[in-house]
Amino acid sequence: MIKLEALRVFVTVAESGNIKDAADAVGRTASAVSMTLKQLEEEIGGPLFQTDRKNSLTALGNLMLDLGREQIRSFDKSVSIMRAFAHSRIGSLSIASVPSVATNVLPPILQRFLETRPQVQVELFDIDTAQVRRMVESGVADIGIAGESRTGGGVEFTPLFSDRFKLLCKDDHDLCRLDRPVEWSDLKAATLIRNGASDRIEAEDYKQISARSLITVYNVTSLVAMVKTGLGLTILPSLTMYGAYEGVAALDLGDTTASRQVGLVERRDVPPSPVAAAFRAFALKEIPVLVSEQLGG
Amino acid sequence: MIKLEALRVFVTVAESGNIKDAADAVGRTASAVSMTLKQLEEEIGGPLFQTDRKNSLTALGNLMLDLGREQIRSFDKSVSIMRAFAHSRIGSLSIASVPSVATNVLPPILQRFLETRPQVQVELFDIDTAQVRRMVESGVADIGIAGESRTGGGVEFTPLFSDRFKLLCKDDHDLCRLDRPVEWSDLKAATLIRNGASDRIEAEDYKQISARSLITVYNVTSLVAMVKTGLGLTILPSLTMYGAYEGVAALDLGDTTASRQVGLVERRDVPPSPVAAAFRAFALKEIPVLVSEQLGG
DNA sequence: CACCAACTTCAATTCTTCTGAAATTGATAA
DNA sequence: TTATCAATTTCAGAAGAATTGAAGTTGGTG
Repeated sequence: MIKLEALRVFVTVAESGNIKDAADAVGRTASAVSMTLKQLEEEIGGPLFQTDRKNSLTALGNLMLDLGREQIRSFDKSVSIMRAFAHSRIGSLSIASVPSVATNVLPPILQRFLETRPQVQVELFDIDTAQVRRMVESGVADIGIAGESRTGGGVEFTPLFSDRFKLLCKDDHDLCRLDRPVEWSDLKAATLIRNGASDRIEAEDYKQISARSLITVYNVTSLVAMVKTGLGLTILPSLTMYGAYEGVAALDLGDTTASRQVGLVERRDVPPSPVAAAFRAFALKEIPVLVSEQLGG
Repeated sequence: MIKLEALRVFVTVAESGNIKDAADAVGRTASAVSMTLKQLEEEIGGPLFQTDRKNSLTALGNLMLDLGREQIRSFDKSVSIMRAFAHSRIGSLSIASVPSVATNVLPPILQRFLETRPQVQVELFDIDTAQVRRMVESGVADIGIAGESRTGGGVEFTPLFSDRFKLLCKDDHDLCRLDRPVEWSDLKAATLIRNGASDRIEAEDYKQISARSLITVYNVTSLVAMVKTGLGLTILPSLTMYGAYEGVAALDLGDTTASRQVGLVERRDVPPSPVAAAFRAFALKEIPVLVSEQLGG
């Protein structure tokens, strides 16, 4: 069977014009090169050179030089694509993330991740936790970042960081003058605007307050706008409000259990692509650090 | 270094879905296949299958399956082109021939030659001996068929057959009633029309007759038309008149030395392409047989 | 015509790949 | 969960292929 390696040797000889130089170029002795050439000629079924001085090709030799070069080029390119993919330097990465992370965490993370992978194509969806889960489960997204939800179905949850809830109110609200964390009891008389995230808080006291609420808003921008107008207060994870909004204040809560776990959502039993695996490792290492700088600092 | 053979094994395994069947398909043991796969994964830098049951590929595996298939297909095709060319089943053949051979000999020869080589592209030029030589010398034609000329320059002559000259005259001419070959002396009073071929006859007697001639015609059709009109007689190689023309007669000459050598004209020092070499061998074997059937019979 | 450099040949060696047996693994059924 | 079974992997030795260095040819050159 003809080997690509034999074609490589032949092309080198054809380009050098003699066996000695070609032998040096491929790191073999002249004798090895000579034998390879002889074998190649036998397998192809005709002479490749006009004489045994290898400086001029036969018509067959010319054809083999053209075809051989092309095969070598194409093979090497394929291999380099395979390697680049295996080492996550090329490929595509589809991320589904809750908006707070997509907005406040992912930009610098992705920038650094892509610095060494300029050929990687990224898609980023910002959607809520339930939909993140769905996108990952269906394979539309390679990896998700979302709040914790009962692990099960086809997905798996790996915690990244936890994010305490805060109270959001107008910055001239009475509660701003409190010199201590806000307790649920402080909110007895307040008008609460519910939102997608705060519904996850388990505390009974909060649930009672929440039950009285008449408004639920899922979009953060709208929510903040309503708070700013004085329509009410709301409870949101710290990260969601990171960067602060004009005219509103974010106050600590006394209930230290009021927090959400944010983590990676991945498909179970389906191994990630090299890029996804690399991003997973990168995210696991870098996101907690970044978040603790942003929130803890 | 990654080998094409390893890709072949991988593709077979990916297509079989298990190592055992793939091993049978490639004629190795399962253990050899397993080791090849392991080595391939190491060299590429990532896993190709989701588990060690080889029934589902990773993203990397899918990429390698696509690229690998394409490489294998393309390599095998290249090799088969090289082999086909080496065995003269493909390629191009440019033949330059004097018209008599091109008309009377080459059609059946080429037909039989191409019967087993339907992919070979042939070009046929019919031109005179001097130009045949020139076309072969310049490399425009791979092989020539022409009368003998001093060997030298870049070309070599190999005889194929010899072709006696005949006298061509109107079929009601007095000479037709001769019951013996025509002698040069019979032509003393005749009007001779010269042509390119007859000028090569060396006999002194002929040269004297020829010297008196006032007309020279190089085109055979025109020449025959003139003879038929009764403008004069001419001397032509037998083959040129093969098949006979209406209204004219071809008479044997007494001078048995009046003949031309027809043979192959090839470039010296430049090896023929496989197709040209095959045609050369075929022509050398078949043309003399065919011509002796046509003329000698 | 002799010389020289390039190439080829040959037998021994080295490197690679393959095999068969044994161990391990993972899925399936008890 | 454990037992079972087939597939896969591992391992060491065997077989095979490629490589080497030395000796032998060949073809071109002064």
